Amino acid sequence: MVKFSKKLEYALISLRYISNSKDEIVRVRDISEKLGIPHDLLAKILQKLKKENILGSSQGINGGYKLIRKLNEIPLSELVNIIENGTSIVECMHDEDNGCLMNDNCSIKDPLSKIQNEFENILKTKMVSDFV
Amino acid sequence: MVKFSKKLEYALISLRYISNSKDEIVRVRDISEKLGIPHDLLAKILQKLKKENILGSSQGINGGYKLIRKLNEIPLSELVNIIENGTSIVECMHDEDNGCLMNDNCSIKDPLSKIQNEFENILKTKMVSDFV
DNA sequence: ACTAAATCGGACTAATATAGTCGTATTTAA
DNA sequence: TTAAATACGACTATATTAGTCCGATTTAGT
Repeated sequence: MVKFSKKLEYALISLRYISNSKDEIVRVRDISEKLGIPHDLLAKILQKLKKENILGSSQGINGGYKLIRKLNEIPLSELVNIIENGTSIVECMHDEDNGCLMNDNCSIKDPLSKIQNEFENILKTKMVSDFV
Repeated sequence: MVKFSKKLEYALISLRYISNSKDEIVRVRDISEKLGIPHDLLAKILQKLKKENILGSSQGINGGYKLIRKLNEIPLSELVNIIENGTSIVECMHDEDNGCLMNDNCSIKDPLSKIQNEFENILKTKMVSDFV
């Protein structure tokens, strides 16, 4: 099946939430409760976004997250790459041929990689701000 | 993760194989051995393709499968719909809102459905024959 | 009529990926 | 010192995908 993960949806609506809380620091707990997302799961998602410099964080009792990049400058493809692991539609395209029986006479690889490219282009043209 | 299933790959290269054996009836066993696909798994895939009138079959000891539709008239989207269950990228788009907490104020649904459409259009324009 | 070998079809198991939880360390304002 | 927040890794649970097994039916050949 071809679909996005829950985590990506969580990331999107969380970024939206944070973006709406202009400049104020937002706690995981706030988002979790308001949007009904499991706290610990969300925490890890936001930590990833922090690591990739989409969010900034402050620790300690009054800590939380805030946006440090503009949502209209973050392509969806970037978010997908952060949250999921790459955007590749077929196995043989993201890691070194782990035992593809075909190799040279694999006729489907080329056209599939074309689809891959077109798909990635879609993701590149959409900005996270489109989802706010 | 966003990716196609092994079954879809199997279906594609099998259709290619059958297409190359012009008019001759092909047994599951042939394809299975030549392409290294598990026999029983492949059998079920071909049965599905038969049910959807992409392949024709004859039973009995000399039985097997043959193409009954032209590969250049079968869009990839059709194959995806047959093999996987639908093409939808996000949950809430293929079955009735099974408890989406957002509903009316879900801002991400619209833009995601746009991506969904663009993605489907890609799949519609690719024909299975492109993979042969 | 019997047999071998094929499709048919459903139930079952195994492997993998996704979703979610838990525990513990560290930070920091009051 | 404490309460409440992030940080982080290990763990469990659930869902999806991949693959297996078994028995039924069909059919050509002997």
